[in-house]
Amino acid sequence: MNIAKNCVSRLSSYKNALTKLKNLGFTRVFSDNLADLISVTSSQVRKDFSLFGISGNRKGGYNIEELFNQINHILGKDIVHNIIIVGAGYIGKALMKYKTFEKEGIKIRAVFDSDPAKINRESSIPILPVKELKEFIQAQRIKIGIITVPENSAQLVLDQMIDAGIQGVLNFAPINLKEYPGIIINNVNIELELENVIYYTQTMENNKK
Amino acid sequence: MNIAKNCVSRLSSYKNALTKLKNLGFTRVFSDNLADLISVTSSQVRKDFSLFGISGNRKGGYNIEELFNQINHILGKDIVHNIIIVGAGYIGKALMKYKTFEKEGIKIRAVFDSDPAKINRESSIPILPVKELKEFIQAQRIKIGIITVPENSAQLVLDQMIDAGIQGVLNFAPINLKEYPGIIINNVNIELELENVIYYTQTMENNKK
DNA sequence: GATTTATTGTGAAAAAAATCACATAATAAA
DNA sequence: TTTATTATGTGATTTTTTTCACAATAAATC
Ligand SMILES: NC(=O)c1ccc[n+]([C@@H]2O[C@H](COP(=O)([O-])OP(=O)(O)OC[C@H]3O[C@@H](n4cnc5c(N)ncnc54)[C@H](O)[C@@H]3O)[C@@H](O)[C@H]2O)c1
Ligand SMILES: NC(=O)c1ccc[n+]([C@@H]2O[C@H](COP(=O)([O-])OP(=O)(O)OC[C@H]3O[C@@H](n4cnc5c(N)ncnc54)[C@H](O)[C@@H]3O)[C@@H](O)[C@H]2O)c1
Repeated sequence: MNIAKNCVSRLSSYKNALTKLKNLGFTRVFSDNLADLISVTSSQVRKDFSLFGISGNRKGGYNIEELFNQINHILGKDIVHNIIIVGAGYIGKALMKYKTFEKEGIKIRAVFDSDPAKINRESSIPILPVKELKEFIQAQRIKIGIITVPENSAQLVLDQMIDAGIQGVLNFAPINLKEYPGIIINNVNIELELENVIYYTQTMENNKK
Repeated sequence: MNIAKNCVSRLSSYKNALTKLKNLGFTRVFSDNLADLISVTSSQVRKDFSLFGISGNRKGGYNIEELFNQINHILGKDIVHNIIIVGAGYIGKALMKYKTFEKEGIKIRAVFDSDPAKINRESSIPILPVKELKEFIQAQRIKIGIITVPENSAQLVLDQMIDAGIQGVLNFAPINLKEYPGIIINNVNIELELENVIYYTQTMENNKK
């Protein structure tokens, strides 16, 4: 069964919506409600669940607690994930300081940088020299890494990560990294997303005229 | 003609690839080369161009300079875009300090925050009280805004932006903002992207077994 | 206990996106 | 000048994704 990326993203969104419903004290939810909460159709919700073998009660909707646990299990959120970041710049620091990751079972174990001035072994999340990257990844059995170095260092950093055994990467550098078999690379390209907004904003303006 | 979001994203990627080719001194490029550079097929490249009415020379490929200008025009990158950011936290600061935006014709005119301690009118990009948001947007005719406030303030900030006349928004808060007619909202959900990596990494591991 | 009502679950249908494949045209070679 | 070669441009086809539509069924009402 090959699941489309969109579908996995929607699972994350359902999970998010369920967290909110849970906090509000709800116990049951219908495909309609979830659909509204994440702006999709209710058949999309049911189709997604059906793909992952998730089922509810006809007439009764879905038990939030149960649904939440099932989705979390599918997304692998029932275990803590240890990750590392390479690049202790602005984005790297933002990620490091983001409290929600910890709550969501995402634990940043270390940040690496090539600039000696950035090293700080005493920090609650240590900032280490990138030379120690491989050793750390292997010793701590880290599987997932985030790249927040400038564009021209990103491929080098990826190669080092893969060499050390990393299997999944989230990359913030605006560059098309080389693909490796069996390795997941997902890109966050902020400038591209902003250019999308610019494009549609001007398109919409032109349509009005 | 309604253009899919993926298609616009690819345009941005082509533009990026073309910048690099230009810097390397190339003057012509084939659909095959561009395809390799952004990991798509060559017919995808030609289909995309055909959608936007971009054409090259049979046998001769595309003139890089010309192609670059055409794509930039479509993306609206032949004019400078003035934008504002609301939320001078970690992500807001990262965006503020990102030099590439300026080079790409994206000019951050001000950042707004509700925390008095963050205000700094002397900074090269001023950090202003969010109370001044509407006045600034209207006086400066700002059309595009970025939301980098916490989740629970994001809808409020969006409402204020729309009220002031903003037409396109890039939102970093992990929340499904209410849709407004004629307003473009594009979301960057970093945690969701990381969860995607986690999902596919574990799926790939399971497949190996 | 029968009947009505509401919601799921899922094949079938429709829509959207990507790929194929080849006629067409520009260039290079003979 | 003719022929061979090599890319483009796009209609047709395939694949993927989403939506439709309704039978199945659980709960509520009568
Ligand atoms: N800041 C933004 O808003 C923004 C926007 C769009 C894209 N990006 C992209 O995100 C990435 C990070 O951006 P940033 O603003 O945080 O950059 P930054 O310059 O603030 O930080 C980069 C860090 O990487 C470190 N580094 C450089 N080479 C390294 C190497 N080989 N090994 C280890 N560390 C190395 C540097 O010392 C620095 O600390 C960049 O690729 C950038 O293009 C950032
Ligand atoms: N930092 C990360 O790595 C990260 C990761 C995933 C998602 N996000 C999301 O991005 C957004 C920004 O994250 P951050 O880490 O930069 O947050 P942050 O807490 O560092 O900064 C938020 C800023 O917004 C300001 N603010 C709050 N309410 C406001 C209001 N009503 N008007 C104006 N300003 C207001 C605060 O004073 C603060 O300066 C959040 O929604 C967060 O969930 C961040």
